[in-house]
Amino acid sequence: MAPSAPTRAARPTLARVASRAGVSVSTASLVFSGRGPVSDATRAKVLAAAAALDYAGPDPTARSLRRGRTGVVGVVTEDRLADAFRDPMNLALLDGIGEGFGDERLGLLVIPRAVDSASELESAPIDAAILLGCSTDIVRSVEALHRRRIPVVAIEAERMDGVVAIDLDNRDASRRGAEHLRDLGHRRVAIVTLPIDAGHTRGEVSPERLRSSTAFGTLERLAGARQVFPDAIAVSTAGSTIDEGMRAARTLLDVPSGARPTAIVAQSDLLAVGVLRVAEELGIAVPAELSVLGFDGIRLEGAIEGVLTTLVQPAIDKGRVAAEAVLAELAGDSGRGVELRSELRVGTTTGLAPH
Amino acid sequence: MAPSAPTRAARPTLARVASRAGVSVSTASLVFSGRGPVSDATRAKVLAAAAALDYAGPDPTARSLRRGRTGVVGVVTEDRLADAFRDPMNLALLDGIGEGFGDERLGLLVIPRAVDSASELESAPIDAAILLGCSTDIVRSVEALHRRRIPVVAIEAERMDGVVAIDLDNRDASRRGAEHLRDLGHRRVAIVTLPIDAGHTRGEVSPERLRSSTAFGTLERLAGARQVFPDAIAVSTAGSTIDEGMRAARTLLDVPSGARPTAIVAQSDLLAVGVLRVAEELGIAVPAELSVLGFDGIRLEGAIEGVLTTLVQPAIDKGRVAAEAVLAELAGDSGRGVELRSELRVGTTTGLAPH
DNA sequence: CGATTCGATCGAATCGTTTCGATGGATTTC
DNA sequence: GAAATCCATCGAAACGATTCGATCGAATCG
Repeated sequence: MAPSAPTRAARPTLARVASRAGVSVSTASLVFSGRGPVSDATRAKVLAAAAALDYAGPDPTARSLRRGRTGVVGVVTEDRLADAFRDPMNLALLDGIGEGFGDERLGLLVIPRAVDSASELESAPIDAAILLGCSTDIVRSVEALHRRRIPVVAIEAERMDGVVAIDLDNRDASRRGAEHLRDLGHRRVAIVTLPIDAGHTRGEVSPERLRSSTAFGTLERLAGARQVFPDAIAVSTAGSTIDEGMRAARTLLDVPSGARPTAIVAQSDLLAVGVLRVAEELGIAVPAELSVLGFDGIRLEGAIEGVLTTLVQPAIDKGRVAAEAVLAELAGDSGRGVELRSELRVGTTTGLAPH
Repeated sequence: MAPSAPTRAARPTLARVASRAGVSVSTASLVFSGRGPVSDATRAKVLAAAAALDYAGPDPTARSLRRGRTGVVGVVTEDRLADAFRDPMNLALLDGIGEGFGDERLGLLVIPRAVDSASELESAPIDAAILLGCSTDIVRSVEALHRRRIPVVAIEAERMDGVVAIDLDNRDASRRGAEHLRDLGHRRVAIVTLPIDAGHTRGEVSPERLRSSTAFGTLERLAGARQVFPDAIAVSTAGSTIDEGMRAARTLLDVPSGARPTAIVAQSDLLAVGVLRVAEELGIAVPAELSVLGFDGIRLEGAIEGVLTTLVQPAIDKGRVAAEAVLAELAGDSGRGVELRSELRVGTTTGLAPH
């Protein structure tokens, strides 16, 4: 009787290659890893045997087990995968990460952080992790990774032990943006925020909600704006998208013109674009009747008329720095984190307050 | 003397957990994998020991080696990572893939297909691969994967042995689009194509270049259009972006109006948007003086005025079907591939030919 | 020419699991 | 009450590589 069918076609192993080449397994290993001296003749023999057996090189899992390294870095995103990549900020970060890794052969394993369950974080074969768009509630993820002794680099997260933080001057930058509006004479200002809780709840941000929030970056930006406009009303959104910006803007702008803010601070450029769209819908002139401020400084070519006034952050640098931090961690140097600076770019969407 | 410092902090192993719990390693394994009967008392003992030692669960690499499965699927993209995710088609595919995997816990490892070197393909720890945006020159990638006995699912690639192809009716759909233009009276038609070679060369597509091309989908779409307009001039681009569409459009439209085509067939919606932008720049009225046809049917809200006439393909379905094919391959059923259908959506960018 | 060095090769241990077949006690069946 | 069944547990053999220290000629040195 034939044995039950081998599911996986018999892959050749290093042992078979070695035996066919008439050398020991260890020598054959040396040929493929290039870590020891091997005579040209032996090398040729081994390679010939490998070719004859159609051997594709050492099995990555076996190699990983032995070496203790997988060559893979996890990129943890908050949303569903495709959504995360719809955010231009995250794409810029990816660009930077690629740049930072240079020719280090590291794969990127994308891991959506499941809000409810444990997710892949607990069992993904990775050497290090970069927390990408994880604004809210990262503590659990970090704990899981720490238990596994996996170094963590977080982009714009609160400072935590054992986490290298790549930060932005969120609070200070927001304050500078708000000051720009104040200098233009604005007094009635409203804020459209990024998500402030893990549930991504929409709606007015009460002091209550503020206290229970865990979204570090969002809170920083909000605090910065409120240093200048302490009483500014804030409305939270479910994410950084044009649609979300529009939803929030409708609640703020579709009101009697006396109650309407003269300026809106949006916590991202996409949100700001949403605000601009609604203003156009409602026939509100920008910047004559309404000023709009963004954050990020992404390319918006064609999406709006004119130039968005916004805080331009060095997104690519952020990614690059994160990648460098990962490399440092893997090399044994524990990084200390970095804070990058944003610049106010004054465009055509902010102007003197009406009256 | 202390032994040379252990680089990697001593991670607890299943063996240590087992010994602390006073059970055998195999029993402890059963507790974590849930594949065998374990009494509640034993389970509790093991979990307690694990907690005490801060054990994070079985090591993924060891598990992969033993089980012969990594739980990771490679997504091979043509461009640099971030570029690949800038293409809305690829994002839609990702959406579909996520959908198709359902609650199967599979990670996605993104692998940019290095044009020159061997790339990670040869050593990435994956169970299967999906060739995503790989329009050109996939043969080498496929060979590398086959040698490793890794099942391959390719989206819109030529049919190859051992590759499950998820295809589109590219040729037929393009023909239908072209017929639409013909029925509107167009005779002078030009085509803006996706890349036709691995080098992503721009410029007029000579019969010469056509012959040496390996870009299956591109060629199919071109062939379909030329079934209706055999002599239509074609200009190739370096990728599916608005910018590339604009570059190509300038060479076609910035000419004396007698030599100008009355319709342009673009092989993607982004390219079509580029064409529309240039038409606007040059003051060419659409559709009165120029008709523009796209391909894909992505959401373009706000990017253009009116509605793009285009061939709408079921992008999410494509991703979902690809994921299902992967699952089938991993389960041992070898899939047979699928061809999906596109629909012509007539918008406001095509109209009667001038005169 | 004997002692030393060096480069190439090899054997064996190891990485941390999973899984197969065996064992032995408790329970059920006739 | 003996035979058959069953459940929980265990020991040992993989999985496929890497790496350390040992070995053994050949080349170098004085």
